[in-house]
Amino acid sequence: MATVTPKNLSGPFSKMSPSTTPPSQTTPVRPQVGAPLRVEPQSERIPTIETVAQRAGVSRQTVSNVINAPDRVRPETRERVQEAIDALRYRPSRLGSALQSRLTRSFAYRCHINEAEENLLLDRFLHELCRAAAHRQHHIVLISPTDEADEIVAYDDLYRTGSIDGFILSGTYPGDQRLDFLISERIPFASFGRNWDHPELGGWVDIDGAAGVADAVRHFWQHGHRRIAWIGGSSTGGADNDRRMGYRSTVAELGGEPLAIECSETIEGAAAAALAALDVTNPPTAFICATDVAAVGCARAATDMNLTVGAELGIIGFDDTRLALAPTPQLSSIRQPTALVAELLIDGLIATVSSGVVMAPHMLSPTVIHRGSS
Amino acid sequence: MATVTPKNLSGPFSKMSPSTTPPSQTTPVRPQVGAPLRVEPQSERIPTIETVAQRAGVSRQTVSNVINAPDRVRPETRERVQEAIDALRYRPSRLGSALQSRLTRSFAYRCHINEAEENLLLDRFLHELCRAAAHRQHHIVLISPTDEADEIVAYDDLYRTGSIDGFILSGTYPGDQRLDFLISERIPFASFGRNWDHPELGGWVDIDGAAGVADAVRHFWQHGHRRIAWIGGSSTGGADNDRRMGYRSTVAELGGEPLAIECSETIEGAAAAALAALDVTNPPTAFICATDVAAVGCARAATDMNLTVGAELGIIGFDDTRLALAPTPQLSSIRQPTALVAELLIDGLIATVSSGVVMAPHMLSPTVIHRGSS
DNA sequence: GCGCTTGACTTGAACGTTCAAATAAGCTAC
DNA sequence: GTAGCTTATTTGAACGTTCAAGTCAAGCGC
Repeated sequence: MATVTPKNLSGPFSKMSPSTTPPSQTTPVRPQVGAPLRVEPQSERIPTIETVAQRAGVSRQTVSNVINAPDRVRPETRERVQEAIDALRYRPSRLGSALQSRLTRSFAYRCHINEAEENLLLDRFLHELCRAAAHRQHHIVLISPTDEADEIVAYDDLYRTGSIDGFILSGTYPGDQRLDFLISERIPFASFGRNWDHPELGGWVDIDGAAGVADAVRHFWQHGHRRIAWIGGSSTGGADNDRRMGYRSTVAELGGEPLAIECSETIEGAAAAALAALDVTNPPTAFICATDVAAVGCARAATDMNLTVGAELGIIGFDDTRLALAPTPQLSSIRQPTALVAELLIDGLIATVSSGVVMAPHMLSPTVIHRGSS
Repeated sequence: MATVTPKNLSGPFSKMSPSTTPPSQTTPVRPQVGAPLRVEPQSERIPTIETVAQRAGVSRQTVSNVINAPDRVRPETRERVQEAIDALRYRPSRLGSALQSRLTRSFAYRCHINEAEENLLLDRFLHELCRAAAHRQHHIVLISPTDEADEIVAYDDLYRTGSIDGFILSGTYPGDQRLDFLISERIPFASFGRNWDHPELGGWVDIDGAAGVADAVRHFWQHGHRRIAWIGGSSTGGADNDRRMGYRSTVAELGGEPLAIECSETIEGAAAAALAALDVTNPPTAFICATDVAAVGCARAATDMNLTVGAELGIIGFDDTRLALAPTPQLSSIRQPTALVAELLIDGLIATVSSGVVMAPHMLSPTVIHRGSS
């Protein structure tokens, strides 16, 4: 794209449309004189397939063929049409083709942002979801429901108004009503997070958290740690529980004694819980944490106890967010392949929409990223 | 919405559609027998206005009138049509009305997520943008371009394909090509962040960062602080500079001596810079920080120097993100009214799309939220 | 009782696209 | 030379909606 320069920046400017905020809230902006800045309506500016057809002296269908099935068009005609397309900078209307094909080529995703501290992972996932969708000519439409009932209402609305082709979910849990709803209504979906109640139904990609934690436990064990603690939230279902179970069973398998510490979902909460756990006669020598938030809390507790992170106290976090990079030394963490998850989900959902078959389940293995703390 | 129960969860299940990931990456999921879970095509399930019309024994236009102009329809007919709408759970197709009105009722927004640590604020903004849009029956479509040129290409593409009605921007800066492009192409937009080069053109809502910082400086000054330092990034344009200038001019106005410290955009970077600044004969007694990230760094430095945050060292951050709540005591911070910004932008952009007039500029005042650190 | 208005509803057309069917011209075969 | 086939292109219809124009009957004034 060539560098663009504004064409409408010269000349006098004027009073803008009236402000809707109370003046007490706003600081005045330099007043203007002249006409307000305007935009042009799309209709006068965006060429349609008919515009292109007339310019190239062919019918609309031939233009359509040049775009969608070039081999059906004679090379010289094709070239002439292509010139018209380029000259007019024509792009087919998404609305027109969506109406015709009954496919919007967009998916809805619930924005989990800003709900809890741990969602740095879902922020990354959202980013990668957009990239994966864009790569396949699809768009992501966001919804921000207030609660689960509202979310299901929003799903119903989006689907029945034909606004989207299907849904991407994340953060599923046992008893998740959203999956029940989408399955019973036979609406296309794909989920980051297994269907805990009916994993065999597919439609999901998930990370084998238990396996990742097991790797972390074995790593510490091989390096001589015999008192390896778990620290994380107290939830009894879903991903948290899966990770904790991976910890418990692996420690038991190796002949160690499991110690699972509960803490709140904040750095401070984890730090306090870790401090208490360390302030005993036979304290743990390594922590495996349900999230990076908890891991940073453990690192802070270690500093408070004058323990050297890495040498004296092992720490491995979960999710490998940028939080893990904040302390010195940087913390080891169990990384989820979110980019791969996003791609699998988008591909799977596209296939579901076109074939009607819900995607096969995929269980991916996370990777322990070793840094200074392990 | 009533509680939903799955209808298709019983009976045998089968092999799913073939996996696309290498088997080495995936852990096998319990094998299935029977038919794979399917979805139904929309076309067989979603009623159209014609379906409703036939059921109610009226024409499509009457159904349309019941929805869009009920006063044009006789009450008894209206009721009969409404019953059919309810019975079929009819919702008008967004595609149909969009094609007719040439309005998609959706806006595109660039997802800034996961690009730098400070974007907790933009995460919050995104959330509030979605809410504000949904409240006005609009949707937010996300894009994740790789760089600015790519972003402009994406804008052009979205607009020319008629996928959206306009753009919401954030994080503008002097020389921002995106604004130049949108203005020169006369494409509807509204920006969180002023048009630094031509503020009088409008189309933006921004926070008066300089005024917020000035309030913070005066607060410290009134509480006896005479050595008030600034700490933040080194950029020479845009919001960072605006805030720093607010600091400099207010300190000078009060007769103090400005001390602006540069640091990188990480907690560690800020902590190191603050430590160095404190480790001199006449150290600052208060820090005003360009971001909460920097403020948390300052708090860490204070702890390292055995200074009590609040009593011995004042700290005020910026953005009032959840980061400010992590340290003990919790940090004061300058809060931006992001929910109001989101509402003003959505309302302004809707007005721009319908009237063709770019929205008036709005400069909003931030608020210093005082907590234990000031 | 005739024309005029009003109210309630229906029909035609259009938005921009693509599928399906139709047309037209060139070519082959006998 | 014409029937049959192929290739290149055009036309008609449909997707679901709403605007604009049309119909049709009832009510009103004189």
